[in-house]
Amino acid sequence: MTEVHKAGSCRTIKASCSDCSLSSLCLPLAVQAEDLDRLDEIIKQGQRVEKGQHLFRSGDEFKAIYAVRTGAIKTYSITPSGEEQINGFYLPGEIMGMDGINTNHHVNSAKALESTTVCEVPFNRLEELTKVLPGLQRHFFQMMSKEIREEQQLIMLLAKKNAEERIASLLLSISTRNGRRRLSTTAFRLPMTRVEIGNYLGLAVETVSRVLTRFQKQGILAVESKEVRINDYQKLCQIATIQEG
Amino acid sequence: MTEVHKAGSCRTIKASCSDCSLSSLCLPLAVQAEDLDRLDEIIKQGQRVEKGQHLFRSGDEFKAIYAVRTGAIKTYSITPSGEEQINGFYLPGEIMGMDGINTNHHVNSAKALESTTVCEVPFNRLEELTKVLPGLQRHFFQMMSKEIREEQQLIMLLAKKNAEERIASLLLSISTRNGRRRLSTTAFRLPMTRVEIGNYLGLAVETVSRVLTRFQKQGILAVESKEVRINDYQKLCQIATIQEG
DNA sequence: CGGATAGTTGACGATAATCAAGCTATGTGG
DNA sequence: CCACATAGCTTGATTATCGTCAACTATCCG
Repeated sequence: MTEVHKAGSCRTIKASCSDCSLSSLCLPLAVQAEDLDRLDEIIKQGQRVEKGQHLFRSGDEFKAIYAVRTGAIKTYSITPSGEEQINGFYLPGEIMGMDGINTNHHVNSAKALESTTVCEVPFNRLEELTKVLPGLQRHFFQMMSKEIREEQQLIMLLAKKNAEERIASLLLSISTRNGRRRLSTTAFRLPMTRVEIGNYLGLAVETVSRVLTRFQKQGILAVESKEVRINDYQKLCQIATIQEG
Repeated sequence: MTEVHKAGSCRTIKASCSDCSLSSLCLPLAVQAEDLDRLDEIIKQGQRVEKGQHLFRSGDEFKAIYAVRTGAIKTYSITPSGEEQINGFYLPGEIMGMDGINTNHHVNSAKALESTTVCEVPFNRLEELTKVLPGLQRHFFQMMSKEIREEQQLIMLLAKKNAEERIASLLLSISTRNGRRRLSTTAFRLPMTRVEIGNYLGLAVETVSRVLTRFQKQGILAVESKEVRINDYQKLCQIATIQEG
């Protein structure tokens, strides 16, 4: 608690979750301050994953879950016809890698979209800890159920929404998640490519591109390659949810 | 084990999971035979839900998870624009109602597609039991992670597959799940309407109808209202997975 | 500097949605 | 038990959205 690590720097490998700026979003939120040490003991902090590298691959033994510290990760699986299907983007403070509890092997692969650091939490030790720390087991259930609900949002989006609604929804999702980290909700850098956006949203790249320029022409967005500025937040919300109903 | 209940009848309210023909698919599979009694103690068996009635509604307090005994259940949520979005069909032997662990309130609603019986498992008592029965907690994680993976299948289907592939996939899914219950994999009755199929698969009713008749004309299926016979299982698999790649 | 990767834009076509009409079960009340 | 209403399903005609193909530009990186 009274360590000398610099809290601000990304470079220093953190020795304690209590120093981490993301503690209010991450696993620690389920744990009493006095139990944080026990969480610290099992967590391996500050693992680096370079852009384009895998954190794990489909088929790998399931050993740990991961908390993103900096950067961004995509998870994807391969469809029967050999294509990639992205099923999630993970930003700092978000927990990932829970697929594979079922079979003890990861079903998805996880790849860094940019240089990324993660904290690794060995699952069997976490599982033991849940038996001692009452809040943790429930929190863990909650994380999984959150995962399920987020996927249901995506299902809804894919089943019901058109291209404009899908893209508006994704932008707003990223905006909200940035807000949780006290970053700007209106100006940010997309960590993923247009191809990845299209893949995730079930759209062709060309459609993604066209919708973004359309939004730009309408004054809703200002897009400069991966930098996005939301100029008309209201309008974007409108498009994301109702569109024509 | 040596009870006098008639195993075949749907009417009799079962006093024990060990008598249930679905025990090899359901919660009991995680529990040693000698611990089954403890599971029995907390489970409320043979709750009836009539066709069209709700098992729970979005917003209801989350108290229990449910195992379908007979019949079929759909779970759905309401989109921002007020439409229904079906996100799962549950057949006998399948566990449902795990949404809502997160918030303590159900996010989805669950409605019977036909007259249905379910076993109710109070969640707080199940949670206690997981602490005593080692296999159960892991099994529970596994069920949730299975849920996640099934949703990912649906996401893939919605993002990448065309109408024919989607419908072929759904038919094969139902076929497989019937197989698990030792029912015919090639001839069965669909518990849901065409509208519900379309809703689930992100297609208009008309498209569902057209694809089914197309399959029929090609000799892949014989469809008689809700009764389906798969005549060319191979072909259907082909359509479901590759289609053109 | 040059090759590769990422992104944009236009033309065209295909797939599936929408609109409209008719048909077929299912079930209810007379 | 039949008639009628309703919900469920099918089919056709038309339209719109989005995907595909293609060419071109911008950006990144060794």
